[in-house]
Amino acid sequence: MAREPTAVTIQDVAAHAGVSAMTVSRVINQPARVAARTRARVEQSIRELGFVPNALAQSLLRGRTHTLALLVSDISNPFFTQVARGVEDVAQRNGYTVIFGNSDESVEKERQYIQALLGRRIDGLLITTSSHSSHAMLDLLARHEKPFVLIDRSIDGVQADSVVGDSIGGARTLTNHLLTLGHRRIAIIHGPAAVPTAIDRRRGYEEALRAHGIAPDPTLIVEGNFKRDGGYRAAQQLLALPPEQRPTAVFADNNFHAIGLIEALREAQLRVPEDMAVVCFDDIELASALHPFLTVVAQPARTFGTIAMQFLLERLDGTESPPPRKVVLPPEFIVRESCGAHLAARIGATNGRYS
Amino acid sequence: MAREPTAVTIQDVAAHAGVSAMTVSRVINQPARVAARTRARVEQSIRELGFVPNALAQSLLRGRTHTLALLVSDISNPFFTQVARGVEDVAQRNGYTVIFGNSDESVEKERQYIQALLGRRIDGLLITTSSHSSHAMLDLLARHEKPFVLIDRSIDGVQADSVVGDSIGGARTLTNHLLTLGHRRIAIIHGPAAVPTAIDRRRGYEEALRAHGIAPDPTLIVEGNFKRDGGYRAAQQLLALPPEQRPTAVFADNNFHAIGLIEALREAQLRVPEDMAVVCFDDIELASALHPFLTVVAQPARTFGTIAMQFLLERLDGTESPPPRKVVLPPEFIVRESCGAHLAARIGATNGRYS
DNA sequence: TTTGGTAATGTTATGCGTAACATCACTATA
DNA sequence: TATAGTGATGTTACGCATAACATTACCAAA
Repeated sequence: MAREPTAVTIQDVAAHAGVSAMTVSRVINQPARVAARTRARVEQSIRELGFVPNALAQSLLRGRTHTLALLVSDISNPFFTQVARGVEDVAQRNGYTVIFGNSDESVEKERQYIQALLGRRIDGLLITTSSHSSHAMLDLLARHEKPFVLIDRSIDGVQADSVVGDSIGGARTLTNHLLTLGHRRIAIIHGPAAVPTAIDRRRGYEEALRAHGIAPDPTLIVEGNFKRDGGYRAAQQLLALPPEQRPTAVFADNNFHAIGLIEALREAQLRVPEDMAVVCFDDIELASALHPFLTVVAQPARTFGTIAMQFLLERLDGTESPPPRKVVLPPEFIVRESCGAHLAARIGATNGRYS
Repeated sequence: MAREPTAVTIQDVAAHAGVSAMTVSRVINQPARVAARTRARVEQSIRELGFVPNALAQSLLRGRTHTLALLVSDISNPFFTQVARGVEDVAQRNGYTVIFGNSDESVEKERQYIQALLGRRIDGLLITTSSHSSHAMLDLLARHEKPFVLIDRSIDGVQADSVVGDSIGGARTLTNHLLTLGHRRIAIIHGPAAVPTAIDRRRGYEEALRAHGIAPDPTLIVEGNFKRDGGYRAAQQLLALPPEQRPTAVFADNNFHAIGLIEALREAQLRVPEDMAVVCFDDIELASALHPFLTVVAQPARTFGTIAMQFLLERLDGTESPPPRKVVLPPEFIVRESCGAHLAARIGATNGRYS
């Protein structure tokens, strides 16, 4: 056999303590069923040899690995970081180990990961699907009877628990806010059309406009990629419009888009909110702690993670399998400076600039 | 046996394709050694049944799990988030899966994690030790012949590769900068005395002061916990000093401390940098992108992760085991607003306020 | 003293895939 | 034609821990 790191096995402990492997196993798993003095001896041997039971062998036998996975598009996005933190927390408390993976919004990477994870016989999965087309993958999971929970992005027709935010509502809130401040030419930088949250946020934006009797203007609707560079390029596109067609406010549909947007505005020497109002979906907590600036709808990211983990644990532990549950967590609307509300309040809500 | 999710095994595939299990195994691992038409038939069966080889069994046999772990104090700290990103990237490209864990700066949690990871027979570990006392744990790893790499915090006398930043140098740079701007009463909020980086940053701070003929003042040296609340409380402690004893500048030895500090200053209605200059170790990239404000020494966090992973892979792949390597990555000094340099420049470097 | 019961411990088989060895069919060589 | 060689495939044993069953020792009840 091609083994190299000759680890200490239960047999070694058994030999050392002068008992059978089974007795050692009992000491570990059902101590009460071993005579006190034998148990003491075995425990001594375990300590001396530094024996750690091989979870691979246990898992092979029991069909449970106590390992889960969290697959997100980008762990360095603070939203997902917080989700991860929540997930890890609950997992750790329940004796589960979590494998993390980045899909980079690529269906292919996602597929590879799931394949690898199935091989490792994870007990379940938490996933932020990269797009509609993840449907096939989720079927694969279902086929292998692996419970999974959708986080942030749910997909119609998929039989699984999901924890999402109210993207439509949040987008409507932000857009309404801008409308209330008098803006009429409001742009949106939205994520890839294949991503449910991007679609919903755009929908909320359009709904709010229409409710105010404004027809959405295609030139003000720009697609990004949920990353900084996408927000930056989208912003440049908006700034390249002839002055009279330019927006007076922009709604960035995620945090990275907002950052790219702000960077582009700064380069163009435009002031926020004086020259351009900005609102954003998702708070950047640390940035806001340092400098409360962006007006946002903030999502309870960590809670996304903890609730999703709870759901998953219930599926794993419970013998029953209730129908799929869907939790929609409402975002918190936080008015800060970037929308210009404080200026508007100071100079009157309906001054010329906004009319 | 207590198995529930009856997964498809190699035997099932073998039966389906009318060959032995061994042949299926060959199709997967050494396709060239199987006749083309047999191979085609087996591949067909694999696809039809959705067979995914059980990595647990493979690992049990080969003694390699192709699983690594990254143990940090807090994955929601953007520094570690970036490290994680770098680690995951390299791991993914090399066919490794990464388990992430938070130790919360607790030696006990760290111990528990390592125990669990050893049980899972991870091939190696990347770790940001929570303190000196992690020594025993690292011995445990060594005893189990698991290679590990220390990230961000190295410990004297431990035989392992490490990737760290130049904490002393970075701290010296920041402190010198404040001194050059004319500050004489400079405070430091440093991390737990058990953490190497905290010690080094304090050392660099004190060295810089002494080099300018200033004796470190104990009342200006406050210990935090590397978290926001620690920075906040430390700041309050500094602000509670009688006016003439108060610092005119504060050096926060990590990003979270800086945030807590700024929050406390804002609550006290003190302006930064006019009323209090602030510099900080570690950049908060997203915050700075949004609003370039904090003067910092920024560390190439992601590179920490990629280099550490490279080291680990070399230990895993290579038959040779070179002596421990230590990489010290220099931080980048970025002057922005919080130190007041732009004001000093405008009103002259040695005006009354700073003298 | 015999018998049934229980506590303590051991033996065997199993999970799943593969290394090592074995077998079989067929071809090239002498 | 006999033999060695090669390719294709099968059989057995093993990694490690444990469920299920077996055995042993000992005690209480009859």
